[in-house]
Amino acid sequence: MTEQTGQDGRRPANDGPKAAVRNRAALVAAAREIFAEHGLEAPLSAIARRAGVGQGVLYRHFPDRTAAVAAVLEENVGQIERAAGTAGMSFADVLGVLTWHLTESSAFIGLLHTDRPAGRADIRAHAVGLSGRVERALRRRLPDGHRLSGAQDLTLAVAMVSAAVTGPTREERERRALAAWRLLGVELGPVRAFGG
Amino acid sequence: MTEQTGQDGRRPANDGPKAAVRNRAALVAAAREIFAEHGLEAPLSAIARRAGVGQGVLYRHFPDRTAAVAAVLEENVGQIERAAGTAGMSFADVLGVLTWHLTESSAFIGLLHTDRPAGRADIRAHAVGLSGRVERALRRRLPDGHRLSGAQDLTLAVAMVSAAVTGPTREERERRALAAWRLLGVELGPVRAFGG
Amino acid sequence: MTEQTGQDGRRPANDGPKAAVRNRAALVAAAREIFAEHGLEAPLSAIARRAGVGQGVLYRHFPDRTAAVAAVLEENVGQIERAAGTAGMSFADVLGVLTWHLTESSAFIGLLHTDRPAGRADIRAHAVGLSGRVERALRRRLPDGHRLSGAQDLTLAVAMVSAAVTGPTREERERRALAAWRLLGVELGPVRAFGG
Amino acid sequence: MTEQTGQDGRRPANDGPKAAVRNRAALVAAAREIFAEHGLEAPLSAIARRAGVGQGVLYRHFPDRTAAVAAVLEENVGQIERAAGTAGMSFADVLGVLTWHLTESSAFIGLLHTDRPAGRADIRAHAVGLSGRVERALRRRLPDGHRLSGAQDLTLAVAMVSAAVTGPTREERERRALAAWRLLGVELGPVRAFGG
DNA sequence: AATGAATGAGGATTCATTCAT
DNA sequence: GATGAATGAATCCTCATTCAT
Repeated sequence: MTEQTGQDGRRPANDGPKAAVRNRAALVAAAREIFAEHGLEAPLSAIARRAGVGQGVLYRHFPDRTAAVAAVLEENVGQIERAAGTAGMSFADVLGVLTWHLTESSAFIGLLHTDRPAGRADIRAHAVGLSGRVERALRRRLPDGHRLSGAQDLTLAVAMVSAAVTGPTREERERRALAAWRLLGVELGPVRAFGG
Repeated sequence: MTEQTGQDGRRPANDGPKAAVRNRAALVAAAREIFAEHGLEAPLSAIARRAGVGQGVLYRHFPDRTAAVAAVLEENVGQIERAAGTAGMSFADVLGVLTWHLTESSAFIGLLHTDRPAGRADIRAHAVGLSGRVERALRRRLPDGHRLSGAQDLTLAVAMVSAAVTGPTREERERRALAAWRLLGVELGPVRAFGG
Repeated sequence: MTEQTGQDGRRPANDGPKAAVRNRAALVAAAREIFAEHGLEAPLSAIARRAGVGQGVLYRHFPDRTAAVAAVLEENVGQIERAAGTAGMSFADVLGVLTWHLTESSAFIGLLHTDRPAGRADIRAHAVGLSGRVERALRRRLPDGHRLSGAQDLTLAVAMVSAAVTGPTREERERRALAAWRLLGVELGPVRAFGG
Repeated sequence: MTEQTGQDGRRPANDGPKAAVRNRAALVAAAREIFAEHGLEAPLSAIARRAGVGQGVLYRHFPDRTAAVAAVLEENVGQIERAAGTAGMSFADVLGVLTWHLTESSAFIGLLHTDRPAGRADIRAHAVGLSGRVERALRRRLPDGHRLSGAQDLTLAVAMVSAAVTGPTREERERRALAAWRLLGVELGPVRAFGG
C-alpha cells in the first residue's frame, strides 16, 4: 500500500475537470508523435511526459496500450471514412487522404501490417477491424472494373503501399508512396488531410 | 537445436573449438526461429535457451542483438545471391527464392522495412546494406525493359510484397505473396529455398 | 527494450554459481523475517534488499510471491513432519514443535488462515496443501479417543491456537499459545524447534 | 448503495446536509462490503465507487483508512454492547450476536487479530480499544465460575473462534464457528444480528 | 457539499549484459 | 570455451491523496 505524501506539500495546479478534455487531446497528440517516432512499443511513460501529464492520467484515459493506439488510429480512419462519404470525392481523392495518413504516421502504417506473427494480439485484433473499415470506405468509391476490384486486392494494395512509405522525411515518404501506387497502376488524387 | 546439455548434473564436456562451430550454427538456427515467432525484439535469452547453450555463448558469438539479426539475414541474402549467380536461373526463379524467404521468416520481412522511424538504428543500417545486396542480385537477372527497371522500382516492389506477406500459416503467406506480385504485374517462378 | 549499461562500468563482485546456494538460503531467511515483520503482502523488493541481492536474483529463485511464501512454509512444515516421524515423540511433543513455529513466525500463522475471502488465491491453494500435511503429521501421534479426534477438530484447533498467538514478543506469544491450548484442554510438550 | 449519480449528464443536485447523512451511511455500508470481500487493504476508491459517491466525499467523512475501518467496526461492536445491555440476554445469546458478526464480515474478524506484527499500527491501536469493549460487553453476561472466567480467557476465546471462521459461504463459516465454540466447551445461543 | 481528474511515489517484473568458476 | 547466476535499470501499473470547479 502506498500512503505517499508530497515531500514538500506543494503540488502542481489542479485545473479540475476542465483539464480532462484538454488532457485527452494532448495525450492523443503525444501518442501519435511518440508512436510515429519510436514505434508502437514505445514506453507509455514517454507519452505522458510529452503530453505534460502524470502517468495516472494516461491510464485513466487509456487503460492499456491498445486503447492508446486505438485512439490514434480511430482519428485517421475516421477521416478516411468521412472523405469517402463526402460528395464529389473520387477514388483517387480518397486514396490521397489515405496516403496522407500513411506518410504522416508510422503507427498508421503498422495498422496495415496485421496478423504478423509477432506483436500484441489485442492490437492486431483491433487493427483488423480498422483495416476493414478502411477497405469499405475505399470500396465505396472504387469504379466498377477497376484493376483492384478483386476481393482482397484493395486491402492488399494498401498494405503494399504502406510498406513503401518509409524514409526520413515526409517528402521522401510521399515520393515513395506515389511511386508505389504507380507500380500498382493507380493514379493518385491530391495527397492531403481531410477535415479535423 | 543441439543437445549438448549434460544429461546428468555434470557440466557438458568442453569439446573445444569443435563445439564452437556447432554452437554458432545452433544459435543462428535458434535465432531464426525465435525472431520468426516473436519478432526482432524477442528476448535474447530465449535464443540461448532454444539453442541449448548458456547466455555467455550467445554473447561470445554475437556481441549484440544486431549481430544476431545480421547472422540470420546474412544466410537469407546469401542464398538469394547464390541463386542469382547460378546459371539458368531466370528473374522469376530468383524472385521465387526471395519470396520463399519472405514467407518463411518475418525477420526477413523486417529487413525490407528499412528506415522506418521506429526501430534500432544499428539494425536498420545493417538492413540497408543487405537490402542493397538483394537489389543487386535481382537486377542481375532483370530483363531489359522490364516494368520494374526503374532506379528504385525493384527495391520498392520487394518491400511492397513483403508487406503483403502476412497470415498465420505459411500457405496463407505464400498465397498473399503471389497475389501481391500479380498486382505488380510480375509472374513468379517456383517458390522455394535455394542451396543450404 | 532495456539496453542499459552500468554508468561507471564498475559492477559488484560476481561470485559465480557458488553464490546461488548461498543466495537462496539468504533469500529464504530474509523472506521469513520480512514476512514475519510486515506480513505476507510485504514488498518483495524488501526481501531482496535484506538478503543483499538484486531483484533479479529473487525472481530467479522464486518466480512469484507464492513461491517465496511456499519456500518459507515448506521448511516449517518439514520440521513438523520430521518431528512426527521421529521415534519417541508424543502428540504433545509434536504440538510443541508446531507451536514453536507458530510463535516464531506470523507468516506461518497466516498459513492456517486459509480460504479467507481476501487474499491471494494461489497462496491459499498452496496453504491448503500444507495445512493438510500438518494435519496428517499431527494425527500420526494423536492418541485414540483424544478430544480432538473428530474429522476436522485437529485442523480447527491448530487454526484457533494460531489466532491466539499474537503479541509483540516471542515470550508473550508463547504465553498465549499455551493458554490457548489449555482452553482446548490440551497439555503441551516442550515448545521448541526441531532439527535444522 | 445509493443512487445519487445524476441519470443524465447533469451533476447531481446538491441536497445539502441531508445528503451528507445519506452519503455517510452509504459509505459505511459500502466499506463493510468491500472490506468483507477484499480485505482491509482494498482500494479506498472501490468504496467510494460502490457507495456511488466521489472520492472526495469519502475523504470528507473518513480522513484515512483507519477512520473508515473504525466506522464499520464501531457498528458491529455497538450491536454487541447493546445486546449485552439488553434485559434477558444470556451469555450464550450475546455470543450468538458476536458470532453473527464474525461470520458476516472478515473485516470484523481482523479486529480480533490485534497486535499481529504485520498490519497498520493505527488500525491495530483502534482495534485494541474495540476488542476491549467487546470483552467488557461479554463479561457483563458471563456467569461466575464459567470456564472462560480467567483474566484473558474471554478475549482469547473470541480470537480463537474468529480464526476458525473461514470458508467461502456464510453457512460454512457459521458451521465452523459453532464447531470452534464447541471445542472450547461453549454452547451458543442463536446466531443472529441484533438491532439496527 | 460533491465531483472526479490529476499527481506521482512505490512496488512488480523483465531483460541486456557481465563475469567467477 | 562454456555455464548460468547476478546485477540493476527501465518499464508497467496501481492507488492514496489533493483540489479546481
